[in-house]
Amino acid sequence: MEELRKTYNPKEVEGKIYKLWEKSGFFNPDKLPKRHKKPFSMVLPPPNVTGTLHMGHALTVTIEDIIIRYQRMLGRKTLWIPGTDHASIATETKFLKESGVRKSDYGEKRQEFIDLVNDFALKNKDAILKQLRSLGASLDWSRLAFTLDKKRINAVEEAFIKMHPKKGEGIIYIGLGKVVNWDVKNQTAVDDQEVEYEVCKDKLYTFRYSKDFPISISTTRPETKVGDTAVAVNPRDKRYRQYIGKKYENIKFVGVNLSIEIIGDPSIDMQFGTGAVGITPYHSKVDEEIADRHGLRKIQVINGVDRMNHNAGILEGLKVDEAKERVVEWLRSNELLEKEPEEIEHNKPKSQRSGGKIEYLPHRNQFFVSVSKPIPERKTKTLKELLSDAVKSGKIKIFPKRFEKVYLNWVKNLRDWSISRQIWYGHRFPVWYVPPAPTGDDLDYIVSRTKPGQGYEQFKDTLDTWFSSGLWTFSTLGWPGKTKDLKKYHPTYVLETGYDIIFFWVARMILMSQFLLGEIPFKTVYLHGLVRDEQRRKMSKSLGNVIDPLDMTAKYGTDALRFALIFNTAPGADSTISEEKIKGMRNFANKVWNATRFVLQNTKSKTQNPKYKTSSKDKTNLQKLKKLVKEITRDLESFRFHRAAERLYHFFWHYYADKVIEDYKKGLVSKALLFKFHETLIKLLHPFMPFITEEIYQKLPIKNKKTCLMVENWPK
RNA sequence: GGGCGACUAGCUCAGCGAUUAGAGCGUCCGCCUUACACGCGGAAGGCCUCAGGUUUGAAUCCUGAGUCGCCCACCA
Repeated sequence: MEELRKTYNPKEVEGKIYKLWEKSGFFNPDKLPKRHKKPFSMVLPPPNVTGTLHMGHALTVTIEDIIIRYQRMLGRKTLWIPGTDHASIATETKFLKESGVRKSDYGEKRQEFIDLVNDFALKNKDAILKQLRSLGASLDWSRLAFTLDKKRINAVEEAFIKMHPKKGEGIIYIGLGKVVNWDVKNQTAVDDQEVEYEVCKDKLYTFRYSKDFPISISTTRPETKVGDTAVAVNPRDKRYRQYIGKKYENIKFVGVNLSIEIIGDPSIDMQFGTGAVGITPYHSKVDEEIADRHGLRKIQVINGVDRMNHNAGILEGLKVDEAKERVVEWLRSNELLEKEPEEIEHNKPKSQRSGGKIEYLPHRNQFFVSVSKPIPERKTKTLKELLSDAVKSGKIKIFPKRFEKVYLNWVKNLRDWSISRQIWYGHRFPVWYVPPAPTGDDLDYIVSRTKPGQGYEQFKDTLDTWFSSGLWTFSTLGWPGKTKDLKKYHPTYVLETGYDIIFFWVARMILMSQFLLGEIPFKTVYLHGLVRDEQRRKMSKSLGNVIDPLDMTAKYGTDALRFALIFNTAPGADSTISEEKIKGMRNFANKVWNATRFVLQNTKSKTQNPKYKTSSKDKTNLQKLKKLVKEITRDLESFRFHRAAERLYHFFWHYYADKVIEDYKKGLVSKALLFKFHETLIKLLHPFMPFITEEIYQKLPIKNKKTCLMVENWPK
């Protein structure tokens, strides 16, 4: 037998071992040995093709690979599906930023532009797939998927049509003039979830529209006031009660004729400002809701390119910021300002993706998924109800449990999902119209996979990227086809992902699966936290504190990185990673390696004829080992991966190495026991440190050895 | 405004009802003891944020306070 080197060298092991696994075919459940019967399935959260993998991905892969390897060893028919996400808006934004390409140069050459983004995406995709392999992920590559490949495009179209068979039907509708969050920088609408709020100091202006207007109002956005159609007060407010119902016509405000109705609405806070709010229905979501409640007129005064439009009178053509100054000047010179502007803290909306300004404005042909329309095929329940039922009923369990509350609270406040994006890279709508472009009030369109006839053009917009990821658990299994995979592996068993995408992704998968299949997409959701640096900061390029997982695996080995990631990492809690921690785990890997050397050196010579009698210590040692197996198994069953890892680390080093091996040297324990310990520990460690344990397994003289440790029986 | 989490060794964190409270990294002393210096032996270091309560027993459960952080809603 060859001598093991003194220190473990992951470089000469990992590539070789991964090939061995791939060659075995055991990543694919169809090729697993007979004993693997009961299916166990999971999808990998498809990484965005915006770049390469970071520590967060590495943690995801580590946890999921631990789960799948454990289940495989238990004897389940394990399927873990790999894939990547086209991430339409994120990828397009990133591409524009990195390439310097200007979209405006491609006005009529949409396909050319898409090809460029595609190239960019493909390059990243290849890198990602390589990285996944190098992290040791035992994914079934034969089922590799991409959210924008042919099969998934088919699934998306099918889903859309099921949700919206034709104009006026289903749960998708076009929001004619519904206010959207408009990302001025990216020139697209985005969903509520993609809007972030930044606290900043702003000026609150208090004024009247005109000298004879009875009520003064406060606002941080005076320029929008040319679009006001009402002033709302609280009906209980004694100061204003007598005005409710009155109408003031022909108010001259910055050269615009305003017509303002005084309305009473209980949502108005009497304490804030003057207790009266100027209602701007087309440039505020809250105002829009109030306007709908009271049947108010709506006037758009700001356009999509950050300028005032033709309804803004003398402000027309001005940039929004300029218009603001102009209005303030006008108010001053007309002595309408009640007092000097106050500095207040204000939450300013901005786009999570582009970092640019969000302007609320009406959009003519924006598609929405209604979350509150009763669905006949689902016992007239609404999506909202389906979403909350899935978790409330206990069909889906979220772990850690506290996230169930977070989820349910979110569902409670959920508004319709805005799914149209004015982005080019992504899924097209199976929706057609006859040009000129649909800007009319009554838009005519046809829902169809293919061109419905002469003169039709397809909708220019693309779908929110989460629309396709929402289908992931079943689109990867062949849906809408009635495939064997779908029957066997859906619902999936565990959905493991970061808590930061519980709404974006987890909720959307539940939504899609409930609507389209009438079943849950997974039984358990396991959420992990953010991976931070040693000082608990988020890793970011601008901070320069990014630790690249591949650098670390190259330096210390994949097993060391994986162990460091899971060590001391509680479920749902943010964790930290540092080079020092990884180094420590590299040392552990080396400890495992050298214990193996010791065992091999002591077994190779006279293994045939072991004369070791069971010693007094053997019995207690065996009990200890048995207890450990029980604990590790329990930890894994209850998703306490960190505890299992910590236990294993401690047991291996401070019990097995420090006590058992030392006792063996003194002749206090038998060789059989030593070997039993080693074999068992290697198996228990395998899900966590797959490479080194597999390498060791291949070298150990074990009876009835299998092709690889990966399919060995989990110790009992 | 609503909700959630954290506060444990110098640092980062496990532990969440019961024997002298743990790990990684760091610190100090001594060792190349033929598996391992990516190591071995030893040591220092903790009123487990504070105040009440429940309990035979609390870092662990309950109540309250303080500090920090996160999420959701968005306030004109």
